[in-house]
Amino acid sequence: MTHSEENYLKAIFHLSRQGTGTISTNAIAEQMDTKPSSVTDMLKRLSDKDLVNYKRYQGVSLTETGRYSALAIIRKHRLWEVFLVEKLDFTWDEVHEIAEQLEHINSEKLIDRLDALLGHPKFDPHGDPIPGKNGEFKERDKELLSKMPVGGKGVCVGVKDSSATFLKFLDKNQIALGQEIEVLDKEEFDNSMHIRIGEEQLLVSHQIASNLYLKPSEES
Amino acid sequence: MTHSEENYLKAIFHLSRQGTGTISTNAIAEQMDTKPSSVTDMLKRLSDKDLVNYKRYQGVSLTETGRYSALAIIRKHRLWEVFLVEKLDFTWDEVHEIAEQLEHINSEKLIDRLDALLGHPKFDPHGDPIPGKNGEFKERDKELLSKMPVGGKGVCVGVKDSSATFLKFLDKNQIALGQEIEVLDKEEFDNSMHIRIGEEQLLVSHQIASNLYLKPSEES
DNA sequence: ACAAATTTTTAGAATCGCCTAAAAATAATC
DNA sequence: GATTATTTTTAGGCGATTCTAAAAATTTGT
Ligand SMILES: [Mn+2]
Ligand SMILES: [Mn+2]
Ligand SMILES: [Mn+2]
Ligand SMILES: [Mn+2]
Repeated sequence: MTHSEENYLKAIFHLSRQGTGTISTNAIAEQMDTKPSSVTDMLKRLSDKDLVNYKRYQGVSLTETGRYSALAIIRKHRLWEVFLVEKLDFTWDEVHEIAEQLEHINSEKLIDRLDALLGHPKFDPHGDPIPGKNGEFKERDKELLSKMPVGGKGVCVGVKDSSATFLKFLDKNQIALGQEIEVLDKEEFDNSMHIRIGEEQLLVSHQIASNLYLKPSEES
Repeated sequence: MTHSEENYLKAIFHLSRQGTGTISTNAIAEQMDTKPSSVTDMLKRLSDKDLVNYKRYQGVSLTETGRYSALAIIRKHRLWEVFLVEKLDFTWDEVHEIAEQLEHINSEKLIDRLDALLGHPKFDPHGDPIPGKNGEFKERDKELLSKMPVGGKGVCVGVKDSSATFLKFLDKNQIALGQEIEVLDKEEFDNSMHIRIGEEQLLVSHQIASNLYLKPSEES
């Protein structure tokens, strides 16, 4: 498989996991910052290789092999991200671009050994789950901060948007995975939220709140 | 720069370091297992980018930038080889192919951090020197086993042929970097050599002897 | 120095991945 | 249900990289 094919599979996989049903050509084009006609070309190629189910005008979905391949690439991407943070002291906002390259390195043995070196991590630096060798993975129990009620508490376990700008903003405000966060109040006007992060207080916009995942604490 | 361009630069660099003067189209084609016409095409492209000095029918050589780029790739290749052996327990016969992929990963920060993680190694698992950040590197003081006199002693510091078959042969006969080797006798008939490796004795063909580098011991 | 052998380049074509512009199919609107 | 609007595909083309076959330049051998 070529790098490009792998990138398409990954994009289709990610689009599948939000918004049900079949994936549109335009959605893929937007996700990959390319033109719809290029997507159509590639879908034909992927279909020829039985990596996607594609009939023209009918949208596309991954076949079993396609899904398996996508998961293998995502596994590599996330393991490399862990490696970069844990072993090479990169910050979580720096790793994605490098992992975009490293995810295409082709060696089963390499990735298994890397997995072992890192202690078989279950989540990457952004809180996303790392699929196992056989493609199995479970999403963590989590909820968007924006959906938490006033008075709700939880531990930060992931980000939805993992762009560098968002991650740097979080760093600046001491928000990191593992931090406890409590919803103190919610502004009706714009849905911004007053939250407590450890000892600090902060007012965050709805957009921010809807990109932060918490593991809600048990409410006894 | 594309992967292909990088591979050509590397090939030209390696050819330059053995056999003086300018490099022929055919030599590159053979080294890269491709056709001479493809080489000509690429030489034009590399020439347009000022990475090589090329005039048709006149052979080719690297420009200053071309040489610098080649050394950067070789630096990456060899650092990754060290990483694979030191951190992921690969054997020296397994690392080259994976490094052929990893050498194209593009991130200065990554390679600097990797270099630091490994303790700034000076040589790769095959005894080849690792160029520094600025392309500086010095070949180690070494001599082919085949050129050593009877009675000569030395420590194995590198291999010329680093193919998996040769490396596995060496493993099988307990020959590794750091091993002391002594030339006990030489057969006039085929130039094969009786050598001592640690406690063991072995008869090696001329071909083997001419692919093993020793650092000769001081003869006081 | 001339003919033959070898090396190197050109010409032309294929594949991959992308693009633009136009056509076709589908979805939305009145 | 006919007309728009949108989505998707096709047609045709471009750059990169490779190939085969043929032509051109260089080298070798007598
Ligand atoms: Mn990422
Ligand atoms: Mn991630
Ligand atoms: Mn190597
Ligand atoms: Mn090596």
